[in-house]
Amino acid sequence: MARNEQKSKSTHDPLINAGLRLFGESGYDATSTRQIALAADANISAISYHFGGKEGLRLACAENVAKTLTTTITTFAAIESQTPEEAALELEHIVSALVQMLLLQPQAKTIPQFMLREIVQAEEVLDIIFPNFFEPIHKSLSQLWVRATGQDANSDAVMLSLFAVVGQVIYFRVSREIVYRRLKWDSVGPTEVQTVESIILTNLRATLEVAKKGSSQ
Amino acid sequence: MARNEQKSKSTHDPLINAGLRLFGESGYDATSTRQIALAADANISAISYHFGGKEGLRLACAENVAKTLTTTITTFAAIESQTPEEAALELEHIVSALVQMLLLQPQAKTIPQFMLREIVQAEEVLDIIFPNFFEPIHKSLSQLWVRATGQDANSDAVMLSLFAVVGQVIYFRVSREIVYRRLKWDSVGPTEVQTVESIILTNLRATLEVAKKGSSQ
DNA sequence: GTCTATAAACAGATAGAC
DNA sequence: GTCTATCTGTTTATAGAC
Repeated sequence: MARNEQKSKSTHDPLINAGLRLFGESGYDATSTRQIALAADANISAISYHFGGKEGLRLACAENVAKTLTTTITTFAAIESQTPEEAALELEHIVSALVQMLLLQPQAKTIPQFMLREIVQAEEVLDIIFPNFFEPIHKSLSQLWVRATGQDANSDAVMLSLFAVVGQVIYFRVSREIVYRRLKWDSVGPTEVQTVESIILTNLRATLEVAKKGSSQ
Repeated sequence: MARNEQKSKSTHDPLINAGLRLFGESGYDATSTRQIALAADANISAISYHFGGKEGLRLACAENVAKTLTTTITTFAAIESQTPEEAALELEHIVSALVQMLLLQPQAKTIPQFMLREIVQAEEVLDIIFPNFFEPIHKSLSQLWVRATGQDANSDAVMLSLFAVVGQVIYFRVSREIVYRRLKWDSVGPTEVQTVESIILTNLRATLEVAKKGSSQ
């Protein structure tokens, strides 16, 4: 008579997980509520019951992403105590982790996939994810960048340079079909990802160097 | 009795133009054939008649894009005759042109918008656009890059570096909502685009420098 | 909270007149 | 080549039994 033996667990969470996965794989418009209900082993009407409709499920997915990611942010702490060299190294580590997360095991990472779809779509979901994730992440990274280069904090140049670095990573994920065709890579494993990572890290170091010189002149 | 006075011009081209615009604005799945027919001032059944269906229209749009872009490629000619300095300068010009095209007048540029959607979607359309556009463009740019840096032609490093540069530009377009929120830019005019362009060109120069040193060691 | 049944609107496609 | 009319299937949403 344990509580977890009861047959009818709420379908709330399974629906969010299925929505996250299917919206990410095929896009919001190409995914039907029937597919989601089937994948979540739930009834179609459960979507309306729990979330008020398909759009409600989308927003619930976004809130789930924001909540999940907020717990990750604590990683970027104690930035003030670092030397410029440490800050540069930490930037490299973060970029490296981003590359590994986005390019390796592309099928398993539902949250990045969902986020990338919504970034391109650029609608209400950004209002949920932006203040809870992008803004704090960008602020932390900006502090690291400032620490590493000596540039003015919160200047447009710092933020844009940061976006340029992140953009390279995002692009290799979003346009991976094109990249892999051009390079004639059949499959993408750790070796290929390592090659991409080293290019991006080289660019990061080069950009940091230029930024340092620029701020010390 | 001039020929262009006849009431019934073919709806073939208007349908492609409407498809290009609407697929680009809202995505393929979110656009209905009725919307397209309305926008093209044509009958719904004209889509089946001319293209065999909605998917046929999508491919016809892709072929139209490929055809339009092929004429642009002639710009990149006579690369072999350039000095390294000229090659680097030409790369800067091309990147600059790409920034201007993608970031300025975002609502008017239907072809880039359609292409960006299809890049993310990554299906059969790429088979049409890739060999006719991306591959020749990338080959020409690779030659410029090799000329500018002295790196090995057709090495993975050259192609990936190139993708990294292009990726920054694409990212600023695809994720412009996020970038502009972070920078608190209300609208994006020539001044803002100029700022983005200078960051990207600075990165390009820094990357070229590093690549040059790497190949001469 | 979950189910069945069904409503109401919409999708893409097509037959056939002109 | 374009039109009207309609078919067939699917979509999201909901009413109501349990």
